[in-house]
Amino acid sequence: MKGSDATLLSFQLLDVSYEMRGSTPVIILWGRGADGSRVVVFYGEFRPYFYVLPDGSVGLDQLAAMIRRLSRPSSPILSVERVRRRFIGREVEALKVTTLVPASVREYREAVRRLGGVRDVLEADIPFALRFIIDFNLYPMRWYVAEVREVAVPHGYSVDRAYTLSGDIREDETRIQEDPLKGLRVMAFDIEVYSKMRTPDPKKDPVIMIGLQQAGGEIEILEAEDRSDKKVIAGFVERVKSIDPDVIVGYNQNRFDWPYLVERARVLGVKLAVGRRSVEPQPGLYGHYSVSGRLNVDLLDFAEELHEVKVKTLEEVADYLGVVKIGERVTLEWWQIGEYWDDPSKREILRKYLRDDVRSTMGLAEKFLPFGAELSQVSGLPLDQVMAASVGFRLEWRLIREAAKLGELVPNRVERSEGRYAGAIVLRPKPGVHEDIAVLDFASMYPNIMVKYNVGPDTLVRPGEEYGEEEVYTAPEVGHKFRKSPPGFFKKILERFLSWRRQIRSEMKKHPPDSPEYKLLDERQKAIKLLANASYGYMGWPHARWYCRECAEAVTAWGRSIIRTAIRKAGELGLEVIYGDTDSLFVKNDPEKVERLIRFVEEELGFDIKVDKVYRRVFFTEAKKRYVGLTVDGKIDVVGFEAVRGDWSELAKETQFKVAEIVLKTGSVDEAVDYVRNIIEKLRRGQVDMRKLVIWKTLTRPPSMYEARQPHVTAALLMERAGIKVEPGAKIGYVVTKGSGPLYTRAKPYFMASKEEVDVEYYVDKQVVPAALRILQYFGVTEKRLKGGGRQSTLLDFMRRGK
DNA sequence: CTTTTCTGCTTACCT
DNA sequence: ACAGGTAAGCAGAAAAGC
Repeated sequence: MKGSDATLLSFQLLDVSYEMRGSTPVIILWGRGADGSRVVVFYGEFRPYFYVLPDGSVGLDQLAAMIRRLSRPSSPILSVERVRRRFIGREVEALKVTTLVPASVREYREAVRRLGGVRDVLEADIPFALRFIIDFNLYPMRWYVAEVREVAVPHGYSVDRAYTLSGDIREDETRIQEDPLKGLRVMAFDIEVYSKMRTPDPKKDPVIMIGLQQAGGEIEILEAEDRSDKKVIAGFVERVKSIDPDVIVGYNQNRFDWPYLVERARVLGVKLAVGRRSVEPQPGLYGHYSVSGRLNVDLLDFAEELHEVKVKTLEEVADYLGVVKIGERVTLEWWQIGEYWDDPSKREILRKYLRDDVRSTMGLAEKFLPFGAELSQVSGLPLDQVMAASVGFRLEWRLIREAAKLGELVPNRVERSEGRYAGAIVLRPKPGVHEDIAVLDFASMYPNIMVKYNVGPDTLVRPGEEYGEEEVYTAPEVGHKFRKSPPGFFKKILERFLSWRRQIRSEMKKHPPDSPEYKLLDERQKAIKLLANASYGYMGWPHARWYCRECAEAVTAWGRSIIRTAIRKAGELGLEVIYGDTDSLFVKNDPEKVERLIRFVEEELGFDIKVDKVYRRVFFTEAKKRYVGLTVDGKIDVVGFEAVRGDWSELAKETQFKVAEIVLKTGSVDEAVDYVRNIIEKLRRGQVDMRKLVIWKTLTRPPSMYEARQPHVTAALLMERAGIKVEPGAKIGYVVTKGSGPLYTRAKPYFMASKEEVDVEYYVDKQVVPAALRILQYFGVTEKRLKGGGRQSTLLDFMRRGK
């Protein structure tokens, strides 16, 4: 191979992994060249390492010698250096131990821990490939310019060009504003598996159809011949190879499609070589499947954050986002697939169904990927992992990067069982209908508290440390103290986040809101906000590396004190406070007084507060965290009530929403009562679609692990008995059937019950009536009146009566 | 012995 | 596997009523 001359390569970093060449690890940077080529950049000089924190009982050099003696030929210890670092803000001297084989780090960690004189072993659990991009300060999805030498593309790699890194690698600053997804090849796919009323088994149930689509291209369908699916899977592998996508999107493929395909391919003896290296997809971090050289993104991970959609099927999510409306597509349930396959007259419908699923998946990708790409380059996790990882881990990976830059050692994850601590204040609402109410909100209250009072594990004054009152901030109630200077780990990071976000938001103003530039910046600022807002909860998370209970406790204490002060001031101004929760205040919308309150909070307390929305009317019962508001633009906000809960039947939810809407918009209680009575009548006449009677509840553990008997657990057990796998996290949809005895004996999975079996009276008494009454009760409506006869009154009458 | 009240378990929501 | 605060239903136990 020629080309030993060093050249500059401009490429976008997509993913990172490593391979062993003999006993030497080689980092693989997967990327896209500026010319559209797909490239790999190898780097064989990077070595795994970890730190050893001494406890002081043994001299550092002596400890180093002891560690060197642990060296084994399979992965020799290459060096043990004395280094100066910081650990939770304190200067420390530590040993940096470097070895050869990444997989050996774990064993060395255990061996070193057993030595005398060792306080702890640190950073031994950072995956090697991530370690590399952290140390080289590389962020996925960003563009870099690297000094490289071209090499032959090694056997088994399907990329256009391969290089080795021979010098510097630095961010290409000319491309910071560029859309990271522009020019990337995205492929959506979905599989259909033969099944009839039971969970398919990859050992025998074939993959009958695979649908796939390259962004901008046609939807293709590969079909089995009768029940023989070997060609389908082989054909799929071929199509993936020829499309050569950078991003593969699916819906729930990490939990279903990939494991099924992997197992099925094994059974059939097909090589599932869909990656850019000849290895099959493998389970990776955070339950995600890793496809070498491609970003395998499960869009369900994004959907998990759409809290408005309760049952997160592809159909529901696509419908909610307006990608593919349910009414405009074929809908089938998973257990019908087999039937639609077997019946030649129905097979075309099955094809159409698969097309609609692939179309929906691609549509969701367009909605979700821009945010994912930004979150990836803010958190530093590759796109395929960042959405699979939970909020805590996304922030933590960014913290680890900041620590590396600051010379801070990363604390270990340790098992803790900590007691609870006090959180925020929730005011008792004033029940009833209130007119013209302004909702005031503190902007990012907790992150701002952390910045203002320099809260963090490294600035926390620990027992035995003495500081003057002037040198520290003291949290109210709990008394925890934090050094005013120097600025702590969290303060530095949060300030950077906050100023970065401010800068992006001012940049956004230069672009029209519907421009691609604006949208890109908006996704970026959302990603930054997400991480900033997670910082408080992170500190209170016992699994966090930078766990700090006192810090979290202090933040909520300051929060309580700030909102109490604001409430007191509102009182002094003669502003009636109707309700408040954590960082919000509902007050009478008296613009002049509201303005004075805002100025007080900004000037005297040093926090940002703004009018988030104004309600023309808002209704409270005695309950906290529940209200219904009518906004100035005529929208109904239901908060907390049954209407927004996923574990009530659609019928009850719809009824309650309507009741709230009628009462707030027209003030006519009678009209609302009539509405409810009408619903009950329809229900009793059997005119309500059974799907509206399904109650969905999440199974949080295996059915046998429950202490208390419950309807959804009964339903789950019935499913298991029928050969349908149910796993923790699954939403169980059930209906209540006729009969006597406790409810849990009468629950059935909705697809195993007939309409005739449904206990209509349960839905009247325990769903529709209670949901409606939750609101109407306040206006004197009784259960009897909803179910039988009664008298009339209006909201106006009621309000007059109240005065 | 029956009815009412209390408590624990459970889920899902709000900020 | 970010936090605490809160509402609410159901099952079953405990307490109260008879």
